[in-house]
Amino acid sequence: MPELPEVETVRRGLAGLVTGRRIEHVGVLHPRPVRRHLAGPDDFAVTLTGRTFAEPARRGKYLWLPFADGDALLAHLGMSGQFRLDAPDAPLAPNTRVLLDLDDGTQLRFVDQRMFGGLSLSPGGAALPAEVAHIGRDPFDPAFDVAAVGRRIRSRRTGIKRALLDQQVVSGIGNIYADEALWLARTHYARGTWTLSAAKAVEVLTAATTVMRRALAAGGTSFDALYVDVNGSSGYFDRALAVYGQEGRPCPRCGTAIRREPFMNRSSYRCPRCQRSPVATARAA
DNA sequence: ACGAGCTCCTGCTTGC
DNA sequence: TGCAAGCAGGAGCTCG
Repeated sequence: MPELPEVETVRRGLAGLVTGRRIEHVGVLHPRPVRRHLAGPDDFAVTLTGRTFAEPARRGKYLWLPFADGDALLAHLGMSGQFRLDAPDAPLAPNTRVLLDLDDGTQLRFVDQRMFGGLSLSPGGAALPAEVAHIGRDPFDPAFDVAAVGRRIRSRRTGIKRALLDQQVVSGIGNIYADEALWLARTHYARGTWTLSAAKAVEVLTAATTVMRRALAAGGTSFDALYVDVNGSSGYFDRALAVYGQEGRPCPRCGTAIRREPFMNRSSYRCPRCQRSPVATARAA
């Protein structure tokens, strides 16, 4: 599942491959991934053709490929989105949704099994697409203010994991890195945000930054074929996960068996010893 | 305004 | 064996 480190890995891959390239032809194989382009798939194809890519940018899990004319191709990988660069005559991977033929004879392909992600044209979005402006800065942003975000978290009446997953508070963190960060900071997912000290709030955010920086260095996390970089390679960070997906395995810190618990209709993984149930728990968290 | 829950999607895994 | 339910979950949306 692509979170910030995976999206940044993809961005870096695209930067070296599409920057300066002109789109010669666009093929939309499935309408859903371009659903946010309200004028429809045909218009999407026509309006992109002839444009030239500048260097790809990212905030949180959003990725966009600016055009030299000031617009941008906005992309979100959702749960299973991938960008692949292939020869036009290479066999299509399953679930290939959009094809962009580039002027150097390569073909940029958007592949997405579950189609939670998608592509759209963002008018004037080269610097920061309007569709992205509502989310908070991510921890890799030079202007990220950890103390200010910590204050905002403490002002809430919710559980810490919900706050970490709220992209308007801090972007880029998904279920995997939320669990890893909370383990690193020895904090239970349901701990009430208002009960955190200023230092603890910063500690949790710093932990999230740390685990994502490590994951980025490893080329991202992958459990299966759903996340790959532009060359089709998986990352290696799954070998370094302390708790996520590790139910029954020993906590790397104390050896206690990791527990999986239902949370937000999904799963949370924690060490029952390092991350004790909080005295103050957010209601329904 | 804020917090919480629902929904969209496909394909692999699990259970009867 | 076959079918259905369970599970994976980002983010826009609705509702209280």
